[in-house]
Amino acid sequence: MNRSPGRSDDAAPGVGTVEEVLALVREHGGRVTSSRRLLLRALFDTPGHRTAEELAEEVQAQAPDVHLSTIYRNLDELERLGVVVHAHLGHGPATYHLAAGAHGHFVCEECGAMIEAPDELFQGLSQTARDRFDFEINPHHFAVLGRCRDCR
Amino acid sequence: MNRSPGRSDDAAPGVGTVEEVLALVREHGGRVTSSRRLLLRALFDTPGHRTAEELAEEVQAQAPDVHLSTIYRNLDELERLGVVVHAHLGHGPATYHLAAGAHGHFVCEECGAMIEAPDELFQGLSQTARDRFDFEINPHHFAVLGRCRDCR
DNA sequence: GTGCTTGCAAACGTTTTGCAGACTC
DNA sequence: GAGTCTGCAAAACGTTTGCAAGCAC
Repeated sequence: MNRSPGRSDDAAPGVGTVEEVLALVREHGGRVTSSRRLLLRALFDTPGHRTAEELAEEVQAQAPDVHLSTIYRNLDELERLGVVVHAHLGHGPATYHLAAGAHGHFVCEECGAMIEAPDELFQGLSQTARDRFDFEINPHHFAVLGRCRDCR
Repeated sequence: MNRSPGRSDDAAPGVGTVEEVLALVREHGGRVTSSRRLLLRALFDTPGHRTAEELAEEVQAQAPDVHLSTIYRNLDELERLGVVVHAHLGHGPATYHLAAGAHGHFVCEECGAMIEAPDELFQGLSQTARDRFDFEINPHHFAVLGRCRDCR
């Protein structure tokens, strides 16, 4: 396991723009490249959940030669820096979004509909897990499956 | 999506033993084969969470020719019959166990430690999701990640 | 004998990796 | 110039599928 080794402080402050993130990258010994900038622009411009493949398509609209593996490598690094997080919403590919807007997810196992769940919803569970097991939950990573209104 | 099409009633009664499950299989037009019986024995004998590969190894200890794909196909059918469920506890392979003992999971993202979470822990969240979104959660499928006592 | 089930090999979708060349600083 | 980053191809991983032979009923 140990999927977030060496990650820096959560939701690092001062990373509200593409250029601020690039400055952070530089601070950590990274280079500022055009694929990195384009990926960040895609992430900042539309704040939804997107798979690596979808992000690659957006980047490739500007720079067709950027390879999917570059997208994965850059997402990895941005995750290590605490700028991006990924979540699993179902059995398909992971989805990525800015760490700043992190939240839980309810996903219908019937139709795939997704509801963004504000963190407060998890406060009770969070408290109980802490009290009973000394366990600090992070409700963002895996979706909570179930049935939505329409599929019940 | 729609990962559980045509699944019969949850936690079907009278499937507390290998032979009872095999009777159920037969009722649904399935055949009783030795690989099926061995897989069920593995599932009933040790009630932990195991991956398809681990179950295959256990079955192969008795019948070396049983192929991993047979394990997957049988697990699939048993899941359709409501006898088995699978859960995702991390980034690796899915784990399978008997549906009768279904429960939620807390998994440490640092060390991988897993805590079985009784359903009552999710009652609050369950209620809120129903009230706010008309969403009926199934807290068993994806683990809730976080940090365990030792890794905090 | 019907038709479900199996072993095998091959494919799948997602993600990771090794490498040599290209780039940033 | 040192060291990071890239494109590409190939591999890795867990899982699914097509097929012809084999088995349960």
